Amino acid sequence: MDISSKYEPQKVENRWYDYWMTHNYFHSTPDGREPYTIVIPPPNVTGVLHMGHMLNNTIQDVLTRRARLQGKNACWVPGMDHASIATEAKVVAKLKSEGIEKSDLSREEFLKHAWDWTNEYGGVILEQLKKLGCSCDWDRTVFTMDDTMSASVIKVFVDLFNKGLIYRGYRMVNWDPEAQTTLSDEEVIYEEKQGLLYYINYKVVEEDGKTSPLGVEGLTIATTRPETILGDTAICINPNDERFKHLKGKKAIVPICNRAIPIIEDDYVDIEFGTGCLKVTPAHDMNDKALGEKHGLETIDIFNADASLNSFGMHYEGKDRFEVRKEISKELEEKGFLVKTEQYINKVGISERTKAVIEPRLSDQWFLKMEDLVKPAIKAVLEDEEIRFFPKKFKNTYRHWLENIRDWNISRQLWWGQQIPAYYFSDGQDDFVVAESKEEALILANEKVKSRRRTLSGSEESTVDKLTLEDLEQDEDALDTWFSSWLWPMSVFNGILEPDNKEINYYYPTNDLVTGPDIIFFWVARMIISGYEYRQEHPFENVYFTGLVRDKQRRKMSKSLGNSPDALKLIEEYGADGVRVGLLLSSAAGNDLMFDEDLCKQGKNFANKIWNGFRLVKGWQVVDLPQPEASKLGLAWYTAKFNQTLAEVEDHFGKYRISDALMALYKLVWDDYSSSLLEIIKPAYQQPIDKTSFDAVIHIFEQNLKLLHPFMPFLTEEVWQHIADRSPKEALVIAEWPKEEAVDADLIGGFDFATEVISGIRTIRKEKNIPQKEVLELSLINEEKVSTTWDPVISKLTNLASISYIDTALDGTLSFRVKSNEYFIPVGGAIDVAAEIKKIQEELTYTKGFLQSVQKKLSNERFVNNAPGQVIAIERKKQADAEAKIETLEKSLGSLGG
RNA sequence: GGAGUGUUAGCUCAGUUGGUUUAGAGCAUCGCCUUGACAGGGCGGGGGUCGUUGGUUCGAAUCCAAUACACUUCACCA
Repeated sequence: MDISSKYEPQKVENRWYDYWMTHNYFHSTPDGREPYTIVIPPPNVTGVLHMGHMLNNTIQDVLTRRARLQGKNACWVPGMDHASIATEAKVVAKLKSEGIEKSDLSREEFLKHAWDWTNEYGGVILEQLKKLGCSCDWDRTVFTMDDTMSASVIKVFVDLFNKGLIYRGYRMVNWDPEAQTTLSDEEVIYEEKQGLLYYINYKVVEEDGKTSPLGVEGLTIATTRPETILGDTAICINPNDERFKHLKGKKAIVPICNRAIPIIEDDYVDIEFGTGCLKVTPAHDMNDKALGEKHGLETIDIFNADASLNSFGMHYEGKDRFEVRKEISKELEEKGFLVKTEQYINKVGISERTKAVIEPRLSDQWFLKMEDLVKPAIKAVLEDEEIRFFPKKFKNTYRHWLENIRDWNISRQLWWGQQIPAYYFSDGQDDFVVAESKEEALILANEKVKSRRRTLSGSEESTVDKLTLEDLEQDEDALDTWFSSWLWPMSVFNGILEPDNKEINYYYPTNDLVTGPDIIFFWVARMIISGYEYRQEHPFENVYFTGLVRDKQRRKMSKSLGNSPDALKLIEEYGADGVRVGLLLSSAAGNDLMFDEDLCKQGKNFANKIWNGFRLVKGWQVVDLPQPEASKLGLAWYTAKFNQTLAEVEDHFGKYRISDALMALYKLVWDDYSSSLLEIIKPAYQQPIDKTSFDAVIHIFEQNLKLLHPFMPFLTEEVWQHIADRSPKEALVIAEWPKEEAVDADLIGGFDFATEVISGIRTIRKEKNIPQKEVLELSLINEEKVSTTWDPVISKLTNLASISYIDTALDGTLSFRVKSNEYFIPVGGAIDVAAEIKKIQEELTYTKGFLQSVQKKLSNERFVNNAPGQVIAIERKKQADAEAKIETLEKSLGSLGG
C-alpha cells in the first residue's frame, strides 16, 4: 500500500464532512436515550468567522462529539440572530449606494430589502463552521426572525405587558444619532477622549432688573459641551457655597440666545469641581434631567434625531453638534463670553455598533421591569447552584449586575426586528393597547374605550361609533435583538408557543452553554431570567466562559485593528484539526488566549504524528508467531497507562478543563503510544510482527482515536476508516467511548522504574557517542530488589545483549544509578575516571542536601508530634531512600578510588 | 472612584482540603543524530530563591495582612 508520509488535511476534510452529513449523524430527534443539548450562541447574520467564534465553536463541538460517543442523544442547535442595528445599517448603506434613501421607502419595502440582503449575504458564518468540523444539527438551523421565533417574541411581550412588567416611559435614553435608535446601557462603551473644558461667563440679572456687566458680578460655568448652552434652563449652585451667596434667587442670561434662566440651589453641585457653577440642560444630560424634575425646570431639546441642531439652535440650525461646538466657541470668544479653555480628558459614550458618540435624549420607550424577574436568576446561580459557572469568578460579575439591575429598555427605533405589538387608537398617553394581532388589539381597544365611557357617563349603552382597524396604528419601533435571543434555549424548540411539546420537554433544560464573558449581561443572565419566568427552570446546567482571543501584544483581536488572522486561511494552512488543537491547547477556561500561529503548527504536527503512528503499524506484515515477552509487557503497561489517562481526561472534562484533557491525550499518544509502546513492539527491520501483538495494538490505536475524535474529528475518522473497511454504522463519529477500567498501578510503577534505567543507558550512549545499533551489556547491583520483569523491555529499547546481576562494582565501566541500584556498562576505550568521580560527587552532594532537609523535618519534635502519620511515614521513606542512595554512591566512589 | 481577578522557567499556563524525593507541563532554546513511521522526527540537556514585605503554622507557591504592577468590570462631575 502507498500512504503519504504526511497527513494532508485538505484532501480529506471535505470528504468526511460530506460523509457525516450524508449519513445524518448530527441530526437528533427525541428518543429513549439521555439527551445532551447545547444551543449555539447565535452569531450575527452579518458576521463572518473570526478567532473568537473558532474557539467557542471548537469547544462546543468537542463537548457535543464526546457526548455523542458516550451514547447520548447529542443535539447541537445552530442558528443566527438578526442583529437589528448592524443589519439595518448594512442594508441602509447598500441602499444608499444604489441611490435609495431609507426615508423614501415604506416599512414593508424596506423589510423586503432587508430580507433580500439576509438571504444573499447572511449566514456565511454557518457555512464556515462546517469547515471547522462543527457537528451541528443543521436541520434545526434557526433564525431569530423566523415566524415561530417572532411569534414567540410577540407572545412574550404581550404576556409581560399583561403581567404589568412592561411599561412605556418618557425617559432619558442613550441615543445613537447615526443608527437613529436607542441603545441599552450595555451597548454603550465609554472611551476616554481628549477634549476641552470651556469656561463661559453668564450675565446676571440684578434686583433692579439691570444686567450686571460680564465677569464682575457675573458668574462663570465650566462645560465640555458649549453647544448645549442653547438648551440651558437653569444655573445651579451649591447652597453652602459662600462664593455665590449673592447669586441666590437671581436670574442668569444665557449667552447668544439671551434667555433669562433661574439660578437654583442644590447640593448635587460639587463645590470643588470647575467653577462651582453648573449649567443645567435637562434635555441633554441624565443628571440635569433629574435636577430639572426636582426644581420644575423647563426642558428645551435643541437636537434633531441625527444630532444636528433644531430651531432652538438659532443660526446653527441644521448643523452637526461637533461643528457647532467649534463655531459656537468662536462666537462666544468673539463676544467676550469665553473666559478660557483647558485641556480635559472625559469619558465619552460610544455606540458599540456604529461607534457614534451617544447623545442622551428624551423619548418614549418601552421598558421591562427587572426587579422581580431577577430574583430566581440570582438564586439559581448564587444560592442553589442550579446553574454552574466555569470559571467561578464570573459569579461576582453576574451578582453585581443583577443586584444593581436597572429596567431594560427594549425598544429600538428601527424597522428590522419584531415590531412592538402596541396599537394606538388616539393621541393620549394611555390611548393604546397591546395584543398579539391587530384584530385582538381592536377588541381590546374598543373595550378600553367603552369602559372609559362607562366611568365617565355611568351609562352602559354607547351611541358613539366603535373603533375600526383603520383607527389603530401600530408602534413604529422594533424590539431589541436580545429580546429575541433571551428566549433562545426555549424558542429553538418552540417552547414558548407550545410549552408542552415533545421537543421542549425532551431537550430542555439544555446541558452546556459556551460563550464569552462579554455577553454575560446581554445574554446569559437574561436567558436565565426568561427560563425561570417561562419554564420555572434553568435554561442550562453549566456555563463555560471562554477567554477573549488576543494577539501576542495582548490586544483584543478585532476587525478594526486588523490583527485577526483569516480563519479560513488558517484552516487551509494547518488543517481544521490543527487549528482546533492550536486553539484549545492554550485556552484554560476563562483565561484570555494569546493567539500564536505556532500553536496551530503544533496541532498540525500532532496530526502528522498520529498519522505516522498509523503508517508504521499499517506497514507491518502480520504472521502467526509467538509473542515476544517485551511486546506482551508493553501492551499490558500501555493498557494500564491508557486507563489512567482516561480517568484523568474524564476528570478534566468534569471540570471543563478542556485544554488539560487535550494535553493529557497529547502526551498519551505522543510519549506513551508513539515513543514507548510502538518502539517496544516494533519488529526488527523488514521483519513481520506476531498476530497477537498486532491485533492488540490495533485495538489500542482505535481506543486512542475515540478519545481524540472530539478534538480532531477529521484526522481520526480518516485513520479509522483506513484501518478497516467500515459500514456507515461503524463510523468513528458514532463509535463507543471507552469505558473506564481499573488501573494496574504496579505495571505503571514498574515501567516508570524501567524508564529511568533506559534513560541512564541512553545517556551513556550519548556521552560516549555509541550508536544505537551497537549492542551493549548491562550489569547491575540490585540493591532495590527490583523484579526482572522489565528486563526484556529495557533490552529491546536500548539494544542490550545481556543483563547480568552482580554483587560488586565492575571496574572499567561507565555507571549510573537509579535509586540505590547501580548499573554498569563496559565501553571500549579508556574510562575518564575523574569525570566519573565528579559525576558521582555531584549526585552525592544533591542527595546529602536532600537528606538534610528531610532530617531537619524529622528531628523537629513539633513536626513529629503534630504532622499526620502518613506524612511522617513519607518523610521516613524519603530518608531511607536517600540513605541507601548515599551508601551506593559512596561505595562507587570507593571503588573508583575517589 | 467601587468591585473583582491575576502576578510561578524566554513564552503560555498547571500546581485541586497547606506535607508525594529540597517546584511541574507544553512550546521555545541549546547539544548530538542525513535511523528503515514521522526532520512536521529521535535522544539528551540547560533554565524559576513561585511580584515584594510581613504574619499564621512543625511545615507556605498554596492561608492572612500590607504593598507594587497588570488586566477585567461597574459607576461616574460640569
